[in-house]
Amino acid sequence: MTQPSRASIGAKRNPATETAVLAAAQDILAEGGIQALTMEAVAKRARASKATLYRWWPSRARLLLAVYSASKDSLPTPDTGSLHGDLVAYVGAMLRHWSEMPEGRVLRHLIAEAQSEPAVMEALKAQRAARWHHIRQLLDRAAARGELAPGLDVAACETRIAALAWFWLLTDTIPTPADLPTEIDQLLAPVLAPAG
Amino acid sequence: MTQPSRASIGAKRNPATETAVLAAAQDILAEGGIQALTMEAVAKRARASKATLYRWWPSRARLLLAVYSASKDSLPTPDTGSLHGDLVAYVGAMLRHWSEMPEGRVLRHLIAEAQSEPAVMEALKAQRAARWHHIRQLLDRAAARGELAPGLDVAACETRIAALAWFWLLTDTIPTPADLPTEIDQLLAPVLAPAG
Amino acid sequence: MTQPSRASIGAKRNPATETAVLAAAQDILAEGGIQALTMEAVAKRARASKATLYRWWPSRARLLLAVYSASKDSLPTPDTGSLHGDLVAYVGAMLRHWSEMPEGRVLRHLIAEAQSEPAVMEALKAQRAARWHHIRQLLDRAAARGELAPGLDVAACETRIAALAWFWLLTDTIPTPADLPTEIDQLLAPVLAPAG
Amino acid sequence: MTQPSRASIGAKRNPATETAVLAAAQDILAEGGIQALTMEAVAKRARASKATLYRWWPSRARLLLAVYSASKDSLPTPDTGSLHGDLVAYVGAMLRHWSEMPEGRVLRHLIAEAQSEPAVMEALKAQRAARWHHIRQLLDRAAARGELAPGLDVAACETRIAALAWFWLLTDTIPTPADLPTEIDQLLAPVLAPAG
DNA sequence: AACTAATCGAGACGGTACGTCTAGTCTTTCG
DNA sequence: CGAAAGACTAGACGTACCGTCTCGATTAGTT
Repeated sequence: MTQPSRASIGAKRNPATETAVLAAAQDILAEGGIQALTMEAVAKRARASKATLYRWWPSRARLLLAVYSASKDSLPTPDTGSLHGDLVAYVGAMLRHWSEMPEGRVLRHLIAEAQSEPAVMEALKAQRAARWHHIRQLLDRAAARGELAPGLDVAACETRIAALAWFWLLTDTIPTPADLPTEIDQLLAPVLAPAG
Repeated sequence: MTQPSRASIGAKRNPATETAVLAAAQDILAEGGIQALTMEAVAKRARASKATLYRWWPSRARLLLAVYSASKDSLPTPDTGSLHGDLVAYVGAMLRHWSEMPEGRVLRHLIAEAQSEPAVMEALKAQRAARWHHIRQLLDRAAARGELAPGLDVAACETRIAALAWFWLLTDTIPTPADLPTEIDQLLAPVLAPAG
Repeated sequence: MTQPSRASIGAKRNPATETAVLAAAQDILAEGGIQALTMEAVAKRARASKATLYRWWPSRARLLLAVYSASKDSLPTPDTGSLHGDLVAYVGAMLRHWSEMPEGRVLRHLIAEAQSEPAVMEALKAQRAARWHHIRQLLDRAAARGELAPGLDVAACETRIAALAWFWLLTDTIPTPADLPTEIDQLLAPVLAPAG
Repeated sequence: MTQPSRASIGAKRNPATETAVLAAAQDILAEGGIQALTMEAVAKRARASKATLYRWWPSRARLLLAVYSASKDSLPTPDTGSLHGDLVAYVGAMLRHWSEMPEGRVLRHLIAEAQSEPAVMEALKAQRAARWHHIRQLLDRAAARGELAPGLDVAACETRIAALAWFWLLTDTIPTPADLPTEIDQLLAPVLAPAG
């Protein structure tokens, strides 16, 4: 057989199709960036039909989301003994991931497309919850060590870190690995002078 | 003449055209949202030709940016006597602006389109610099009052606030006016326990 | 069971399927016209699978043909005593059939689709032979009565009548019952002046 | 210039576009037959955009019609001295045209598509009126010669001839040039025996 | 009683064309 | 000479059918 045809396997979803489509999408992303990732191009590359694409990923945004979700994030959460060190390690790995892989661009577009598609917004939120969970672990470890200020709202603190990372991503101002420790320093530093 | 035709005024730019185009764009935004704002629609509504549009705003993103920039920001910077009070007032006004006007949506899309168009990214940065300047004023006033922790990096602190606001905007989690004081509280609270 | 599923009845054709398919096709024709009659729609309506459809009616045209053939033609061939009267009665009944039932539209499309599918062309010819046979009977009766011109080619004459009927059908100029006698008159009238 | 781009020539229809589209359509017809003539293929071949195609030819049928109309019919109407001879010459030329050029197939499909599109039906009728006009001339000449039967309805007679030609076309039974004189003979022969 | 063979409903699949939409470019004509 | 008008290329969009396929269930004959 000259063409490795991937026909129907009966009245049920062919997992090979999903694999092929996501792989094609990732390849296109890596080669031509996000604006090259059209449904048409993915279909062609994956040797899938547009009908199949739209059956399982009803919009471009949903496909983008699937691609983003499929990107495994094996980010480390090493125990360096201090919150500062842990954050430098973890956030640094994440920023590197965003900078060097297409995932950063995808995320940025997902954020935009989430506006028009509530489903994407929802999915993005779920994604975020799963992914930022690691930060909570770092904070919990710091609390166990007695590093945290008494009465600190851990959730708000988590948001503070996430927000900064997003801001860096979205404004194209991701700090270099060398600068990151200073940035984390500033993030953890108190704003107000101690009362009294 | 039944139609107030806006012909050429000679060999120079007609300022009425710019006004008409921006007004048309804003109307369309208000009526049909961001995806209704096509170059074609704006040209038609403004009774301008597409050529004229493209002469002055070379891409859709640039037009969006112009619309966003044209939105007057008469945000107040009242002196409430404390950084906390000032931030609640100022950030609250900004969030209300984002929530209730089309500007919020426009900004979100601009962020996305800035990726593909460096010019937009640049312009967005300039915009940000001009707008967030007010926060710097609040921080400076607080410093004069002796509120701030010694050695605080004011720029980093400003970023911290801006980042949080963007995050709220982009994740559709803008806090209600009632919740805002608590959020600002958390933002200003120290993370780490005082070294002792 | 709420749905009276029409499963296989073993290693032979299930006659209920044919019935259901043809009924569904006729219903769709009546409701949505000829362009609504897609294989997909018929399969869905008949609760038959597309595979089953294609097994027995290998193309849309063949299905159309089956629908057309299934329409009983109980056209009368009364003996009115003259060829003119017989033709008015018979052709009139046929034209009424074409005008008032979906069959007229089906036939028109069959004619078109016959071009691409020789099988349909063939089947249509057979159909025609069977159906126009009645005209031959009328002509034979007329011959027995001595009505016909000596040396007349009956087959050519039959074609002449059929051609005119098709032409009326295809150009949407089917004469009204009131006009038909005149038309038949014209059809039978000699073109050339008698020689000599 | 490597690409002979055919841009707009201002706010009016570019005749080069129409030419290119019709030429492309004719080429496709000649090469791949009628089912190869898709709007997509024509657009691609003519280097025209689909938008332009649909602007001027709102449907495939309209495009087909334009192609058919564009085919000049320089059919001769020689004066052979008898109606029979004239018809053999004229109808023979027309049948040859239908047999040897793609026009025959196009006409067959136009007839079919005219059913769904009244506009095409109308246009086809106009086309027919213009084209069959020649037959009227032949009949008029015959009348002047005193060939025709007194009281003959010339319009009905014309229809009779046209109907037969269409029938031959549509049933794939176009007579050979050798057989045509006999067929015309039959067409002109009286059906009924002379009264008396 | 097990096995074979064919039928059936279901629906996924690769394709292809549809008709619509938007972006951005271009030329003519008018004032 | 600028502006309006609008035709033009390019190509993505999402939809609809096409005709083929595999699955799993079903049942009539055969062994």
